[in-house]
Amino acid sequence: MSNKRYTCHMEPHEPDLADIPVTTVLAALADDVRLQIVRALVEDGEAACGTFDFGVSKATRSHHLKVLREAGLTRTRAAGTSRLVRLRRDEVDRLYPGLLDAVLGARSSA
Amino acid sequence: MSNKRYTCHMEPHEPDLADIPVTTVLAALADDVRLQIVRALVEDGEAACGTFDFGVSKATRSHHLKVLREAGLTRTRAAGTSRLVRLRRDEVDRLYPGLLDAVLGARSSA
DNA sequence: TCCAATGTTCGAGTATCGTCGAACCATCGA
DNA sequence: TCGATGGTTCGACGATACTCGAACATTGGA
Repeated sequence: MSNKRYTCHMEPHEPDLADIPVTTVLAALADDVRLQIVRALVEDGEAACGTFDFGVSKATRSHHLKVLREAGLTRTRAAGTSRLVRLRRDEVDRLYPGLLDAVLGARSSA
Repeated sequence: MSNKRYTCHMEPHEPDLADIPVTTVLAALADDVRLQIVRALVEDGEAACGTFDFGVSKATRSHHLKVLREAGLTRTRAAGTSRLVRLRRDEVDRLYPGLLDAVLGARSSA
């Protein structure tokens, strides 16, 4: 592995979804905050990190966005001082057809 | 809550899937051993607990079956000295259409 | 050049999870 | 009645996960 520090605004690590174990993808979706982020992304298309305010600190929010990104679910690009996040919907749908719809359309409680 | 001990072969707790948070269902599926169990259930229909031998102790196996059951994904019935487990496929498919297909059909690595 | 705004990283605390051996319970057959 | 078989529960352990405040990095504007 590289011993180069992963400094702040480097190109974030965005793996190919096909290289991610299914369990990792499911685990990434198995959290309330992250699910709210995903819902917001479906709704708004692309959004700056700061727009996701779900009652957690910005450190925690950053952590959740990292989990989603490293699970191959989102992509991030820099835009000024912000970073814009968007869902990799097409890739997810191709690899796991129906998954997002099933999860997001869930009319179960909570 | 009841203070009655949940002794061994009582009727197991099998909640209505609609009462389970999505995150709980996803978390239940986000484990390799449990996913193997689900795959085996899809394959074999109904199977005794003991038939799931995925390199874990029987205590661990029992734990995983409990997680699946309490997530509303499986149903268990006693049969002699064994307990037969089966997937609640129809209910899962009705509440999360496409979820199981997407997860099980995953042609991603691992 | 300095400051404010936006995120990320670090370190630490707490909680939850996966795992096991040991002890236990329930059922069936000898 | 006793033992063997099949599962469950308990208690403990180590590993992960979620959370936060604090410190840092990057960008853009005053």
